[in-house]
Amino acid sequence: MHLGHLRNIFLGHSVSRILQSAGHEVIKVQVINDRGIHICKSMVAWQKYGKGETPASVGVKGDKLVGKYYVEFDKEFKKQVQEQEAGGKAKELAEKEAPILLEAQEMLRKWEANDPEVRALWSTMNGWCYEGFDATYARAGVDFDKNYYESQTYILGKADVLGGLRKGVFYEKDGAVWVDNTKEGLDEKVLLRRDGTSVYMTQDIGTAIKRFEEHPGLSKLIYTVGNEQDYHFKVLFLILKKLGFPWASELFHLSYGMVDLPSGKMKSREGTVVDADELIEEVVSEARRTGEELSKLEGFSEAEKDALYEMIGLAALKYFLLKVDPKKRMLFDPAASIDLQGHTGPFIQYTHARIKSLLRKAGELSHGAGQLTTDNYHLLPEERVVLKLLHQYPVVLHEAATKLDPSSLANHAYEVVKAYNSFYQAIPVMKEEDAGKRAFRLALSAAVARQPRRRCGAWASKCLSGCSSYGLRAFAPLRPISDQNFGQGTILCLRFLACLGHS
RNA sequence: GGUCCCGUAGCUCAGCUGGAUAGAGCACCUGCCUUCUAAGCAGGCGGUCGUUGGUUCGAAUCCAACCGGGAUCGCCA
Repeated sequence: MHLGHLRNIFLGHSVSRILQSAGHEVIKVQVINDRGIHICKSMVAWQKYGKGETPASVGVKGDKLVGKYYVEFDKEFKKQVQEQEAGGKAKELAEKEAPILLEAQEMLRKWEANDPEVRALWSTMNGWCYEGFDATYARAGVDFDKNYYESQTYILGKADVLGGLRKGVFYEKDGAVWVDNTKEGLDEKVLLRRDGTSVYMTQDIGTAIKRFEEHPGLSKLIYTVGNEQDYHFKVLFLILKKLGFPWASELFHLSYGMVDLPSGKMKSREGTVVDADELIEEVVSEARRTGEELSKLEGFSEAEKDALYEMIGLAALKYFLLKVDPKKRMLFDPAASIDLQGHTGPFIQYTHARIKSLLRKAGELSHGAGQLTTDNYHLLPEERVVLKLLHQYPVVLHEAATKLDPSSLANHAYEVVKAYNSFYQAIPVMKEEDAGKRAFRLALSAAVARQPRRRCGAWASKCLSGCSSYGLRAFAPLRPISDQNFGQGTILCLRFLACLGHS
């Protein structure tokens, strides 16, 4: 797994949470691409150079070990191509006829023929991958309700395509089944090969149909897949529409941009990727380093400290990836990704911790018990800014849910917290003599701390209505968080390209 | 070449359903910890919003063309 996958899973998971917050039921599913030539490449390389290595025997995470042999394969492949080219062969031909590639193709044929030995190796190595994934998911705090495996779903869709052929939606040419999308400004596309086998599109047609059969109330199906597949989904959605499925208009491709490195593009094949586990480790270490430097944690056990650093590190990473508009490609800056200051996740956590500490102390002194008197209370500018931002929260949440864009919510959280810090620095809370003001400030603090978790827009709204005589009437009216956009259930689908990923 | 996406401070990004002096963070400079956590706060430096036209009382925001970057156009996934 690499950085690109992290953007994928964090995005998908975040959107699922946002939709839930907005009142939708969400089913999170994942498609694991567990078959195909890329798996076979790893298998071949492992057979040749693996010397029986297992994750346990070398102490390497399963998915990483399999990924290592994917890189090994590519190395050997390139070497062979070079040798053949030196022998006077054309590059194209050399690439087609590299012995190791032929072996992988043979392996794929055997897999499809259910060769017991190949299948056994395949299961074993896939098992390694899944163990590795599970470990990373657990650490990253993401989960799925269901996994789909392409080894099982790739058969789907054939009957649907043939049905479409009978209905005249598709046509036959050279023995293959095609769809003609030229009227819609797209191209013609093969849906079933001449030999009757499926292509990538076929199974996506099948799985989409299957999902709506399995979940009849489904109102939306969201595919979280990188923008290199924009065209694919455009075609897929159009095909399903042509097949006459009324839900075809509810399909949505949550397309996100690639993550680039300062050194250029990441390529799994060449091993030039930022490894997800290593990155997590690094940012957690950074949290530890900084934490120990500041030494604010005396009285914490080692286990508590570890848990804290883990939380901080992951927050840094998640926020780093989620604060950017999903559809934009982003540049990965290694230093900025582990930064804990400024516009970061830990900044927000820090403010949260500050408030909790404040509230704890207030509780001990029972300072929060005062009567909230907002009607005749002149808000200070610092308080007003915070309140105003809190009040916007429902609108921002609604917007994030509608646009399926966590970045707007992430940026809003930052604005709130930033405004709160200004307030906190400038205005005393506990030292305030007036019980009503003190209670208000504590309640304001509590609302800020609550904001990332619950809705506090209503609270802010109530305060503001009490304060309307102080020029706060100009706020935009709240739009209701309605379900009309989504209805009952939403399936969020992340396409995960096995452990090897796409280059 | 067709289609789609992107172009805002040195760097990374907000703002883009049109509205007042274009905002943050990082970096750099100056202040602030005997007072609720300084992972913080206040201030400074820094931008002809890719270019040129158009629509409009008004454009970073809408439209067109162009320039620059990227993706995609397989009986691959």
